[in-house]
Amino acid sequence: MKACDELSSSMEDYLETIALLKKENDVARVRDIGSSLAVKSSSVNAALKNLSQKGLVVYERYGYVNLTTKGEEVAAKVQDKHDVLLKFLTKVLSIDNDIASEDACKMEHAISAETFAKLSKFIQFVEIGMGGDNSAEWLKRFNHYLRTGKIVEMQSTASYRSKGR
Amino acid sequence: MKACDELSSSMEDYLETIALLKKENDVARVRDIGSSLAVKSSSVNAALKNLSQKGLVVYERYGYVNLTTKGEEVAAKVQDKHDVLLKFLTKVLSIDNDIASEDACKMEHAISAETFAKLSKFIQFVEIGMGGDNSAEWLKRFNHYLRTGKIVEMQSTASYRSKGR
DNA sequence: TCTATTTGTTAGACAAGCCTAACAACGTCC
DNA sequence: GGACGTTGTTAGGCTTGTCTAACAAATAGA
Repeated sequence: MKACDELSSSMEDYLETIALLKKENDVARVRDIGSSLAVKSSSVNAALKNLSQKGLVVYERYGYVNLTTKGEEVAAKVQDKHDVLLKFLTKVLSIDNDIASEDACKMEHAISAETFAKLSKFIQFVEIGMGGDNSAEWLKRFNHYLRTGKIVEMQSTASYRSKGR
Repeated sequence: MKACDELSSSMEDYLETIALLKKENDVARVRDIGSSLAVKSSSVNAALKNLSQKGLVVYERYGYVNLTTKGEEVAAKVQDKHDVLLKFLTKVLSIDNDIASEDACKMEHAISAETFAKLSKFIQFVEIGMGGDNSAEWLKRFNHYLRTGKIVEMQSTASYRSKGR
């Protein structure tokens, strides 16, 4: 139950990228991992050696890169953190996708399981609220505050404007 | 206007700690910086050399450590990020102070100016809402959702319970 | 099939940030 | 004012994660 691995951000990034490439292209190759992460193939090689020793990837010379079950779990966890952070930044804080993505990439290595769990709940709460009734009225009020700097008591107007997306 | 310094998290931590020690003790000494950050004095020395070269601290052998104006600005920025993240984690997400502090320490190096600004607005929005009227009703609803997993249409009950602090 | 291009591997260097261990300055207390 | 404990400094080493450059394997084209 306890994730006592203490993986570095870099290694988490490698796992995440491998998982992503496998999802997109069915296979992950050294070169593609490198270009995704903007590092040289030799760095990828060193990382794969590291991750193999930790039992997170399966790799043999000149072959494709694969994740072990454990590796997949770690990758999924990182991706989940990324996703929830991205949602929070874009949907709640209304941050542009580019900046939000960048920040999510860095923050995903910094948040605890606890914060991830609570933030997930928060996003669920927001998304449920956006399902039609007025329980996420506050989000609209926040966006109004963001734009104008003024707090208003927007009494649930009947006319919704599905802003953006 | 543009912060093109690209300071490492470690160096940001040093600046933040120096500012904190100065605020608490009026002076910052090598040894105290080291124990605050759980690193050895020799590491502090190396960091001070680095930060001096960058024009962020003023330090002469065997003396006290001081921040330059620029150094103070950077430290303040980091502290501001820390504070707003801590507030978000504790007040909005209801995360325990210990975990929230740890996370804030890591996240403070990961968020952009943009995210800091929006999150600050969000916290303002929440705090204004908590000032007495029911505009932060949603936060109470979220906390209810956190506890019970159920969404309710808590129609602004007159009886507030100022839960914890 | 042979050769050219692409892809992968290895060795060796380097920077950041930490450490230990030995040494130097400081301050204090008889 | 000298000896000692504390604090600061320096040298040198280690780890992580990156790079370049040279080499090796694989693949594709003619």
